Amino acid sequence: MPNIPFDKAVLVTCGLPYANGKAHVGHLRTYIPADIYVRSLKKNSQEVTFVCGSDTHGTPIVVNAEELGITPKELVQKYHVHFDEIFKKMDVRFDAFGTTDDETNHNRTLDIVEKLIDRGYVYPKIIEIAYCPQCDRFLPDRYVSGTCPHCEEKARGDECDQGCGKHLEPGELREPVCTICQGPAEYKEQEHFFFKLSEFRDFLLEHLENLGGTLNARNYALGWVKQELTDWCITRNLEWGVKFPGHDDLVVYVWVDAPIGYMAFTEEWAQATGGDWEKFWKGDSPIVHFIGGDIIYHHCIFWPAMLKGAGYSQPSAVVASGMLKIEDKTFSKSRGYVVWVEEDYLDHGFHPDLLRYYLASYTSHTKEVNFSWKIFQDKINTELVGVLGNFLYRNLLFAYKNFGEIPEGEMDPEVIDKIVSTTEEVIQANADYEFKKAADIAMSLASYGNSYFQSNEPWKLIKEDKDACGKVIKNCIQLAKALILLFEPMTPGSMEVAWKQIGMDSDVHEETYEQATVAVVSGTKLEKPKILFTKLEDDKIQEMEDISSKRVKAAMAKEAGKPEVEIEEYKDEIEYDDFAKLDIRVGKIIIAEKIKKSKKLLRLEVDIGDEKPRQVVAGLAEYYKPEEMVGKTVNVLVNLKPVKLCGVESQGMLLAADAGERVSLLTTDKDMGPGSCIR
RNA sequence: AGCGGGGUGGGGUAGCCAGGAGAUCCCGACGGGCUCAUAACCCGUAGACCGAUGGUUCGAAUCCAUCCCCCGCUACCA
Repeated sequence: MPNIPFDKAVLVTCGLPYANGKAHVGHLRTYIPADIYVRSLKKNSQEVTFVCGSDTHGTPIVVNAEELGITPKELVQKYHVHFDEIFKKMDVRFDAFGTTDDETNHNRTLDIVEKLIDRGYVYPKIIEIAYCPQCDRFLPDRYVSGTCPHCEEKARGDECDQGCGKHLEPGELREPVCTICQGPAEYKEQEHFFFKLSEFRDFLLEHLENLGGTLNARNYALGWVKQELTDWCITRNLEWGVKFPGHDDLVVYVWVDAPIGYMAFTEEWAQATGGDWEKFWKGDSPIVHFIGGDIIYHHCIFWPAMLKGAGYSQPSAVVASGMLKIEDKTFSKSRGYVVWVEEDYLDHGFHPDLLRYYLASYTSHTKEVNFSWKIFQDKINTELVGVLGNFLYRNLLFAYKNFGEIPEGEMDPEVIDKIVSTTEEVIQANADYEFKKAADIAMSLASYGNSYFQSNEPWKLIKEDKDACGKVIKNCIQLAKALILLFEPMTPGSMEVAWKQIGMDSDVHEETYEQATVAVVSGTKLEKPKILFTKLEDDKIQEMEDISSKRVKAAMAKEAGKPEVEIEEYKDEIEYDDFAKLDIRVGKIIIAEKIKKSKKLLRLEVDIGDEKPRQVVAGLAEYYKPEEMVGKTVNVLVNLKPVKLCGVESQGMLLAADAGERVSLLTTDKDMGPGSCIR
């Protein structure tokens, strides 16, 4: 794939936000780098079209709308407007932002599905679909749970998520239960339609070999294709969505019409601007998809196969971003580890540029990024304020006070060289999707500016040799000009202001990197500069951390407060003798360690009063760390027949209260010596 | 278990594919300087035997083998 610049116009897309909830910082992890990429390409005189839109279909939206007592359309509209506003406020500027419920997308989806049918890539098959008589609804994917036929564990409709991890075909799950009303579900035979994904294996292997973008996307997809490809069921029993041709009771699966949105939004852009959408989707102009790391499968396998099958061009690159952590904890709305863009960030008066800079410069694009208010404060204060902001301000204020205009002076060749090499490196880094690298390189020019200013001591020169001082300042203003251009993709709002401060009256967003070495004009009047980036005070950061921790506590309380798990049915009545058969004793844990190769198992040695401690294997690794178990007093069922688990013999069983997500070891109320019996 | 990604000074990173002299850069710590600037900026110092072990090599963070640990694929995720 040609690089910097592409030799043709390029289409950049972002993974579609699902119109079923608010925007959080995790979303921005994909959209902001994409916007930076697009702005950087434009600065490099590259013709770019940047499209996105809301993903509006699928069962979760239907269910959520029902709960709220509104129509799916109303729900979707609400969040569509929300995301549109958020993106504008964060200065993520799409050339088109539509919805997958737009007529354009319905039409394009039908076009593609019909082409796939015509070409023999779609076939019908009777399958058994779970159906809930109470809800009067078919239960796709996650909306049915039951027992895994392979391992007997509790499992979801499409996958045995807690047990063996196997993918489940519709109808395989035993004892299906509706996850919406918790009532029993039944199976009904239904005709559904499948896409012959398996026929695209060779195509995909070749396609992926040539796919640009980040390595994480390609490697992940190759791993899948090399294993096996099963045909995809592309229809669902729903009212809401794109109707499957000739079957009014079916809609196409949301993952069919969602990526087609990329095409539809390109068409909408073309209609609005007179542009040409076919050069991307039928021609060879490159298409670059920015997505979150969780939807690589769809973009690298299903989507190109569909496009190939229907006779359209395939993407040139897939750029998959790493996931986000909040305060070093895995992102989780229900556990409170979430930062909402609007209420937690913008509404507190933070400038969008700060978050843009943080997300772009924290770590490489494919790695996990940790959002922490403390680190946020640190990066902003030391880098944006201390290095870049301070250089621009000290320099422009000095120029304003002492000259009132851009002074006369020769350009220092070293300064020009530095600008040229930095610009080239930034362009290359952005083209490689290395946004942190680009940020660091750009920041190093600001650092160079500070050194240049410092070592030339213009504050001394101004008293001794005003001309020499003028030369230094003019060079510094040249550096400022280059910096503004280099930082515009990352911090567009602030750089727009800075551009005015150096006396430029053009639109900085439309300027190219070539302007960086075009000499600033001596005699240009300068206004008194204002500070661009102000320090984030400790109080403010503390306030934000308090909000976060309150939310986490509230979430924990909520989780603990409600019984959470369904109350299990009472077991049959027993005689005392039955109970007496159980030999339960107090024990003290002496050694605890994880069993390698196992996720859940711990190997324990428990003192139960005998000479030698007993070895017990417990499935508690997900709830307790080995070190926190050592020394605990526990209850052990000691006459259970020994069994080998993962090759380690277990001579007993620890008793614990089990509420699904939460598990608690049983201990004794008073300090009891090991060996005491429990009755 | 399998597949994929990763383990580099206190934290975060570069280098690894195409092995070579003192292992990069940022933050933090310490010392100094300067005072135009938002207690900012500049200069300097300390700190890692590059996850473990073994191997290939004149030479390995870089290549090979084995092992350990973390993360993702399995959630409300972009």
